[in-house]
Formats: sequence, structure tokens, C-alpha cells
Amino acid sequence: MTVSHRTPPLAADSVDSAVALLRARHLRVSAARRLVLEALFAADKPLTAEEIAAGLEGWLPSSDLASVYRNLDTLEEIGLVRHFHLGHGPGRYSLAAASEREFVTCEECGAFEAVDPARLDRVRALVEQELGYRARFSHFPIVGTCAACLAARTQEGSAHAHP
Amino acid sequence: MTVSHRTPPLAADSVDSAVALLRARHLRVSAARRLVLEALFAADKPLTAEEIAAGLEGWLPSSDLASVYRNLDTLEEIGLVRHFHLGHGPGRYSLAAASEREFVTCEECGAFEAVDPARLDRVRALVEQELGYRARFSHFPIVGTCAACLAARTQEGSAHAHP
DNA sequence: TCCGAGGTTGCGAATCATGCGCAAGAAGGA
DNA sequence: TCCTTCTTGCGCATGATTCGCAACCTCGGA
Repeated sequence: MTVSHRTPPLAADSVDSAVALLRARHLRVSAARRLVLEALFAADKPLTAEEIAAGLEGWLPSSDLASVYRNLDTLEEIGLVRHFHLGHGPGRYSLAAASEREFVTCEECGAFEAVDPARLDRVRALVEQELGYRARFSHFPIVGTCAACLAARTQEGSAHAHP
Repeated sequence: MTVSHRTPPLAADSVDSAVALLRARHLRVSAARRLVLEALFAADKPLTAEEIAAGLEGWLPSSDLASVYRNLDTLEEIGLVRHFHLGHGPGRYSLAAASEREFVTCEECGAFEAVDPARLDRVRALVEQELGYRARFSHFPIVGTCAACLAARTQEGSAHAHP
């Protein structure tokens, strides 16, 4: 699933409840599938397929990368999982939150943040008014420079200030 | 050059003037290099390295893909060329305009538009106020749904309107 | 509890976009 | 024209993701 998602989010609060949702959809609960869910529930940040396959540095048994991708794919299809892209580099996967999330990332330091879509509604309105496009930053984030890097940049500018 | 750019744009209005700029920087003007410039000047839209290497479907001699990448890279380094990314898929390269350009793209139909950064200044200000990030849409565009697809979507909604 | 159908796994190989290494070749100043 | 270096072409390496396919496991039914 290199593409976007359109399925409504399905929130689960534990591996077991996620498993129940799988069963309800007649999807089988295999060891590999369960492992992907366990990794996502254990993580406190969006993970790459690679990280999941590696078992979160030994906290979980490692599994086959291709299967991880396939499982992330089907989990995303039913709405349990979402993924987004941080500039270059691998996609990041996380459990779908009750409310969709959007992202901003800093192209200098690589930091990123999840933000509540409501906080971007005025931005969205302005973009639509100006360009006619309805922006969505949940799959591809807003890319820019974070406050810290912005500050560092002006620091630097005044440090050797001899243009 | 999978990364961004920071060099000030260098505008040229013809292959010859671009070549002059190369010479001024002690860069050699090889056939392959010139071909990349010719492709970019001939094209009316941002090109992929692949398209340039293929000689724009026969309009120009085809050349080596690795060299095309290298040349785009050096041309971008001196500011003659810029590239951006349209969601998934290969990067797109074009001649640098006198003023930087930013992009919006539709994730449904793949359409994209170059816009004058000034038109996004209010958006940028709002994003910075809300998130603290200074957005830049010249390397990674704003992704959303274009007016046409938006219209098609509501059409569709009212067509079989039985929720 | 055993069984069969078919969803899943694991492995390897393929893909796409891009980058690297290196010997042979060309560009341009002396 | 000569020589020094920059570039080219070619093939292979890389990172992220996908595909093919036989072996395997899951789960509903007998």
C-alpha cells in the first residue's frame, strides 16, 4: 500500500480488540499478523515496516519483511492502520487514531509531529480559497522548517554576520 | 540529488545562455550536459530523468540515465534546475524560474500546478502561527484534491444518494 | 476431534528510482 | 597540439516495496 487510504478509521484499544475486529471481518489471525499488531500497540511512534519486521530491536520475535508489508496493507484496508511518508525514506505506519491525524515535518532535522486536523482547518480553507484544492496532510505532510531549526538559522546568521 | 536545494535560482532564457552560465562556472559543456538542457528548454512541463534520457520520445538523441541524473544534479547545484516530488513516482525536474515556485497536486487524478510562492504567503503565515513550522512547498507539494475531482466526488455522491 | 478449503507465510527474485565505481573518452586552457 | 581533469557509459549496488509460488496454518463444518 504505497497509495493513500480512504477507509474510515477503526480504533482499537488493545491487540485483543483489534484481533476481534479482524475476526469480525473473516480475516485470519496468524502469528505474523498478530505480531504486526503487537508492534504497533507497543510503539509510541509511527514505525517503519523494517522496524516491525525486526521485532522492535528484540522486544518481539522478528518476522518476514514481505509479510509485514502485506499485513500492514490489509490492516490499513480495514482502517486499523494508517501510514504516511516523511520526505524521502521509508513509510511510517501507526494504529489509526479515533480521529484522523495530519503531519508536519522539518526538512532540516527530520522531526515530525502529528496534529489534529481541526488545527489545520483554517489553513485548509485558505488553500482551497486560493488554489481550489482541498488539502489533506495525512498521507503527505506539510514540509518545512521547525521552530528550533528556524531559531538556529537566525543564530547562525547573526554569529558570523558579515554578508 | 534526492535532497532539497538551497542555491539561489539562476534563470536562463535559452540553451545558449545556460551554456554561458556553465562556462562562467568552469563547468564543461559536454554533449550529454547540453542534451539535458535542451530537453528542459524544449519541455513545457517538469520532466523525469527517464523522459530526458529517452530524448523526449525521439525528439532528441537518447542518453545515459545515470549521466542524466548526474547532470541534473550539477545543474541543480548551480541553481539552473529545480526538482520536486509528486507523491510517489519519480522526481520531476525543470528549469529554475526567476522566482522560486511551489506546487500543489491532486492525489486523485495526479494533476499538479506550479504556483507563485506569494500566493501561499498567507497559508505559510497561518501554518507558522498554528504549528511553529515555516512551510515550503517547492520540494514537496501540497497534496489534496483538485476542484474537478472535488466536483466529481459530490456529483457521484448525489447520483446514488442513499446513505 | 479430525478435515478440507483457501487465506497466509516465507523465501527469493523482480521492480523502480537513484547512486556509485571505474576505465575510457572528451573539453578546454597552456 | 598536449595534457590535465572533468564527464561519460556501463554495470552493478542500494533502499523501499512488491510479486510468484509452494508449503503451511486457520477456522468453520462434519
